[in-house]
Amino acid sequence: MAEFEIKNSRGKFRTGVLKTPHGKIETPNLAIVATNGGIKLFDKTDHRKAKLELTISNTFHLFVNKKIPEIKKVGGIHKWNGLKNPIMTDSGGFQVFSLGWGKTHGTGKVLENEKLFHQSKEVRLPKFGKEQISSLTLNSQVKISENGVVFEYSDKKYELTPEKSIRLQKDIGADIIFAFDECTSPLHNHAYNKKAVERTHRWAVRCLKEFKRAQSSALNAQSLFGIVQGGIYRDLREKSSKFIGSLPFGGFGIGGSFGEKQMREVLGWALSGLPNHMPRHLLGIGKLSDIFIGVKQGIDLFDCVIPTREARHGRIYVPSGKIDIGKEIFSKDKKLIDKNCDCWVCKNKIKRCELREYLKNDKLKGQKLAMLHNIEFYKNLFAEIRGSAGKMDKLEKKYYNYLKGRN
RNA sequence: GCGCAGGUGGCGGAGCGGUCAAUCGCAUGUGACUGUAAAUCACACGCCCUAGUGGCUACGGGGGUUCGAAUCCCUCCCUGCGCA
Repeated sequence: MAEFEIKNSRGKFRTGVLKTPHGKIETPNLAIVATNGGIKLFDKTDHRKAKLELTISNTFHLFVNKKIPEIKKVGGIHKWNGLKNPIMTDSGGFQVFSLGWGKTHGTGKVLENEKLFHQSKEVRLPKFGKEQISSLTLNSQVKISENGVVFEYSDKKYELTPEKSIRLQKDIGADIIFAFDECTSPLHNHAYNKKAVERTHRWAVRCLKEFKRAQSSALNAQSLFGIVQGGIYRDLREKSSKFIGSLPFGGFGIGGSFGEKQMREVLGWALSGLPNHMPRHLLGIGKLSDIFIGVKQGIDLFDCVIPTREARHGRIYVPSGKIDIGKEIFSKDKKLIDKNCDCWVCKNKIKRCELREYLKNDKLKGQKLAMLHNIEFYKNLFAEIRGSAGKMDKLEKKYYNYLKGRN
């Protein structure tokens, strides 16, 4: 099991080191998303250039893409993808939401404007009329039952149960794996969340049982993290935190949905029952404003698609704010993307106008460069956060535009 | 000079009598992206405004036919290819 050592703390903020079979992770830190094993579009050389500290891959996608037998055969994901950094795998629990209620509700996991919604039987419906609701059709691709989840994906059916997810994650062999849970929609009401969180708790027990059963010696070092759910509801979050926190997991994830404005208090509830000395991972969160809230609440790990996805979409991160490099004003901008940045792109003096040009006319190359830069931006941000020892005001000034939701 | 083929919004390129301010693509603009349905998506893109089944000006210029023309006819100008 991954050993976690807290080095410094200040209030709830802490820095630490998480030891894994593939090296130490300095915390707080963020896992770059590598769904299918590697970062989208990256080849071996790109991965090397990125100097990754931690990545997270996805059990569901590796499963449906039939990669797991290959991975198992060669002896685990590190041998299969050639990465040297610690790797986590998500259990597939997020796809229960993103391919299910996420599609039905047409929303992501973090809801922007809480006030637009009111309570109803199962979901908190948008206030602007029932016509809209009828469009909440049955285009969900998942069926959730006590036993597990059946996904209808590319015209085929795939089943994940807690046991199956754990078995697959053992086959994949990442350093840190997650319990199979149900991520609910931010539009789900208390009643639905109660039902879901209780089921997730039963699944957590089943995951642990399967994890302990026939643990192969080679994979003994794998660490299983449990996941706290409960939506935006205080009683559910606290109960979930207490229950999941009482189980012998190697660490804990905070999952599920939030309203943008409730991040701080929901996190407080979700962390309230967890043992302090264990690592806490805030699943899927990665806006700077949320990261700052998270580390102040005592989150050690994050993962998020933002650095890579937004890079591919032409949004480049620099301390003064995001820049949409595709905009015409950058066509003549001969400045470096960020003169203080240590990424491969900036070190090779690739200018903003050049990056823009690649993104327009040599898209793949441009997207790779943009990703290299954004990954470095996040790596550097977390290094600064660790270096701050919890005194965040300087950083909050530096990243003012992000924290004020500007740009 | 003759013979073809053409001239449409910032560009490319549809439309070939009415439902056309004009399909579509590009460019541009604005916005989105939070355990990757995302190398993506949405909206705008002639001018005016009280922003609408609103007004105005428009498919090289001019004239004509018609209830009605980007679409048909005449004429002029321009471009490409072929022939002299």
